[in-house]
Amino acid sequence: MAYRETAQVRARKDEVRTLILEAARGLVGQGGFRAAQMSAVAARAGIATGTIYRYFPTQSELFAELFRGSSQREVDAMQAAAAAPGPCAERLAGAVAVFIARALRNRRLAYALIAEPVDPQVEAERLEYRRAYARVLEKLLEEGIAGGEFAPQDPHLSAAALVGLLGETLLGPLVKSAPSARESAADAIVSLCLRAVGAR
Amino acid sequence: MAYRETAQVRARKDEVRTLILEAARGLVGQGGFRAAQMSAVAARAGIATGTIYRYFPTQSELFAELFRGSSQREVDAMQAAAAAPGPCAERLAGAVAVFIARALRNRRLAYALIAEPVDPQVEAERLEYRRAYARVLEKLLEEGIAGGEFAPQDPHLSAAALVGLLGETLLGPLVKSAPSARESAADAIVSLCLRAVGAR
DNA sequence: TTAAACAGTGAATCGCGGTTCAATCCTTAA
DNA sequence: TTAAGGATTGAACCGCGATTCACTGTTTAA
Repeated sequence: MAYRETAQVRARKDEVRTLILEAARGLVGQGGFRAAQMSAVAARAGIATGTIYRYFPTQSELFAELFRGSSQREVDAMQAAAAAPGPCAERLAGAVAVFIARALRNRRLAYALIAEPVDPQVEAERLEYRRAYARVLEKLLEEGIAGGEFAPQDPHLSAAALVGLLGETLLGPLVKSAPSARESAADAIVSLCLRAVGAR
Repeated sequence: MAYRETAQVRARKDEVRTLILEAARGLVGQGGFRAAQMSAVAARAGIATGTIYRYFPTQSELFAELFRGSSQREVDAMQAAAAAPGPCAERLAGAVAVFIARALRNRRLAYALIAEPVDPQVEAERLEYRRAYARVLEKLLEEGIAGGEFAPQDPHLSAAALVGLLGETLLGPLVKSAPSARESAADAIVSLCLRAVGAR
C-alpha cells in the first residue's frame, strides 16, 4: 500500500468535477445541450476529453446531473416565493412571476430545461422536475382551495395545467414579444393563472 | 423516346408513396418516431430501404410530411368544433373536448405529435402546428372577448396558454389517471380553460 | 528513493442508423 | 421484339460524436 487518496487530492478532484459541470452549464446556457459535446466541454474546462469520463460515466449522466442542479435552483426559487406570507392568490402570483422573471433572464437555458429535445435519460429528469414545479403549485392550490380562496378543483391536475401554461407562453409568445412588452405580457400570464384556478 | 410515365405507373407510384406514409404512421402510432427507422418503415411497407429514397429525399422529409398530415387532421377536427353554432364559451368547451378525446384515442400518437423529442426539422413542423391550434383558439377568443363572453385579454397569449395547458394535462395527469376517471378529468380540464379565459 | 496506485491524455475506435449505388428487374414506345 | 428509361433492391458505406485505452505524469506511504 503506497498510495491512498488524501484530502488534497480529494479537493482537487472536487474542483475538476465542478469545473466540468460549470463548463457544461456554460455551453448549455449559450447553445443548449446540443452545443455541449464532450470535446467542447473538455476544451472549455481546459482538460482532455477522456478526463470527463473519470468523473461521469456517460454524457447522459453529466447532463442529468447538470439538469438536476439547474432545475433545482428554479424549483427552490419558486418554492421560496410560494412560501411567502400572505394570501394564497398573492403567493401564486409571486411564484409565477418568479418563474417568468428567471426564465427571461436566461432564455437559452430556459429553453434547454423546458423544451429542447434531449435523450431519454435527460427527458426523464425533465419530467421529474416538471412534477417538482407542479408539486410546489399543488400545495399552494390545496391550501387556497381549503381556505376558499380558489375554486374547488383537482389541485394535481390544475398544478400540471399551470406548468404547461407557463412553459408554452414563455417559449411561445413571451420570448417573441418586444422587450418593452414583456412586463405587461408577464402580468397577463399571471392573470391567466389566477383566473384558471378561480382566484377571487 | 421509348419510355414515358403512364397513368398506370403514376397510380402505382402514388400507391407506394401512400404505402410508405402509412407504414411510417403505423410505426409512429405504436412506438413513436424513434420506432420508425427507415429499415423498419421499409419492412412494414414491404419494400426495400432504398426505395423510400425514391419518394422522400430524407427521413426528416418523410417525418415532416407525416407530421403535417396527422396534425392537420387534429387541427381540422378542432376547427370544426370551434366553428359550431352557439355561444363562444360552449364552442371553446367543445373544441377543447374534441382535442382531449382524440388525443386519448391514440395516446402514443398524441405523445409523438406533442412532446416526443424529434430532430429540428420536425420540431419546426411541431411549432407550426402548435401555432395552428393556437390560431383556432385565438379566433374564438377574439370573438368571445368582443362579445363580452370572455374577459378582456390578449387572445394571442391566451391561446398559446391554452395549448400549453392542454398538452401538459393530457400527457401528464390525464393519461396516468384510471380510465374510469378520465371523463371527469376531461371535464376538469375544460373547466380550467373556461375559467382561464374568464368565461362568464 | 522507490514502486504502487491512481489521474490525465487525446488519438483511435466504435456503434448506429441514415444514405448511397451498382446490379437487376420492369415498363413503354417504336 | 427490342432497347431506352426508369424503378427496385439491399448490402456496403459513411459521418458523427460518444467512448475507450495504452501511455505518460503525479501522488503517496514505506
